[in-house]
Amino acid sequence: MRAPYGLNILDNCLTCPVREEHLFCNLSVLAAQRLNEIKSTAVYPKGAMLFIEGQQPRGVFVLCAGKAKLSTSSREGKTIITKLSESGDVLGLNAVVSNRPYEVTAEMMEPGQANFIPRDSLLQFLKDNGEVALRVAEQLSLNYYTAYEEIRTLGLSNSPSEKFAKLLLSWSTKSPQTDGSSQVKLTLTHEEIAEIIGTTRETVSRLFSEFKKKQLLQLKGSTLVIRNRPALEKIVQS
Amino acid sequence: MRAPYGLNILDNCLTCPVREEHLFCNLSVLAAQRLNEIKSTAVYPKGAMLFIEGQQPRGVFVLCAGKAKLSTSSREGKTIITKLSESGDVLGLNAVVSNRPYEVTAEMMEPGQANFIPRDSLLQFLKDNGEVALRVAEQLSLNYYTAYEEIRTLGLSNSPSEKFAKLLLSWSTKSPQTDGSSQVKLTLTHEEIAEIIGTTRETVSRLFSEFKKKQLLQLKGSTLVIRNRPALEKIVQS
DNA sequence: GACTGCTCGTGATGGGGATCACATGCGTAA
DNA sequence: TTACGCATGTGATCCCCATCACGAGCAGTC
Repeated sequence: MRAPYGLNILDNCLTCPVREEHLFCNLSVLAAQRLNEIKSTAVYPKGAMLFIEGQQPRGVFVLCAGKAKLSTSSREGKTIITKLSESGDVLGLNAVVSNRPYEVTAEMMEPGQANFIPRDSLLQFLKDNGEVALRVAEQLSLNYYTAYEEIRTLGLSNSPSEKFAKLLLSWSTKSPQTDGSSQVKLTLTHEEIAEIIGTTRETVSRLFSEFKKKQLLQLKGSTLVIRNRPALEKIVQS
Repeated sequence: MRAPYGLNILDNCLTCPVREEHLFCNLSVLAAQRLNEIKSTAVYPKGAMLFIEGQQPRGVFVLCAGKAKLSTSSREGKTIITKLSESGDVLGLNAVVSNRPYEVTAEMMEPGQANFIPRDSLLQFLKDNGEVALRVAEQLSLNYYTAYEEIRTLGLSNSPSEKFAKLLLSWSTKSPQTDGSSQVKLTLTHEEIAEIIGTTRETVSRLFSEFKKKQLLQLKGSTLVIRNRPALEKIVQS
């Protein structure tokens, strides 16, 4: 459980078990203090939009609790989800650093909490703290690689089954079990899964049936059991 | 014509008309001198690989003359071209900064010349020259936005016609004419165009026929004339 | 000239998945 | 309870495009 540690990253970072991953953790006392001054915390209900694609960047949001989905839409309403964010993630960083409009929409998938840092204050803070600026650059680079992976998935693997298998594997690696299977709490609707892999709800529904029949996965209530990783990997590289 | 100015960016930058775009131009005399020391220039034939996807990052290449294509491939041989680079572009920057394998393959599309800067030297240079490091961060951010645009194209516009129209428009904006039409020298094969928009050579061939019939474009030898921008824009947003 | 390699046009075919349609299940509110 | 909204299963249909196949055009090269 990471959420409790994330409730206030600025205060809890010293005890945070994954602080290496966190952009604003493990700072000098002075920097942490300054960061505390310029941030403001707010609570958001499910469905709240932290920011919307195309808006001028007001600042970054550091997710403390709850999950958020990042998505982008075409004019006709087709939507793709590009990332699912969890507590500790920093949202809106690219837009703020480059002073371009937010490239995605960030929507809370469940009630949660986030720290907001206004653009101007953050930039000033980064100028004053070179070490943090460097970490920001690394984070930007990381974001780039994530985006590139998305390009590979969308551009190189054509069939929905392949993308679905890829998605399952990415979930599976987060919770490895001793016997090779793994369990994931399934919080997404078929519609949302469809938006992640770029297909339709109906196809996702059929994929679930098909994979169940092939013993690749199993559903226990809302818990997804991934049974056969090797078979999934075979589908991905096929 | 940008190529002549790019023949040696380090010597010619002071006279370069587009130096704002160039990462290593317009430097202090001292920095330029240092850069000159750590770089090495080489000439490459058509088809030469500057680096290959998956290799450890040796350094960056600053393209001086010639064009290069950046591509990524799946195991089964399907390839997508993610960017066409021209003189002045810096290739391999992300990999070098983040010390991850090159995420793309860079191949010369015509004979050309490039300056190579080894990873270690570049990083040291960046540490010594904060101003340049900042520009690198901006460039990384820019790369990210380009990648994101690619994601939107691949994920949101489904039909090949739509992506083809989008590609034509992106070419068209580079050479606007007074009457709304525009001319572009077509240096790509249908195969390569197919790899850019993620379809097959045959489909590209048929798209050309179709668009010709609809008076959207015209071919005069190897010169592509784009006749009807509004119609293309309509296809894109359809 | 002939040969080779590459690009380009285009017909025929088949399948995969988008789309439409409707039924079912399931939790919540009145 | 009934009613409603939302997520889900699944059949039927259809069309777009990948794939295969083959021929034509067009350099180069010996």
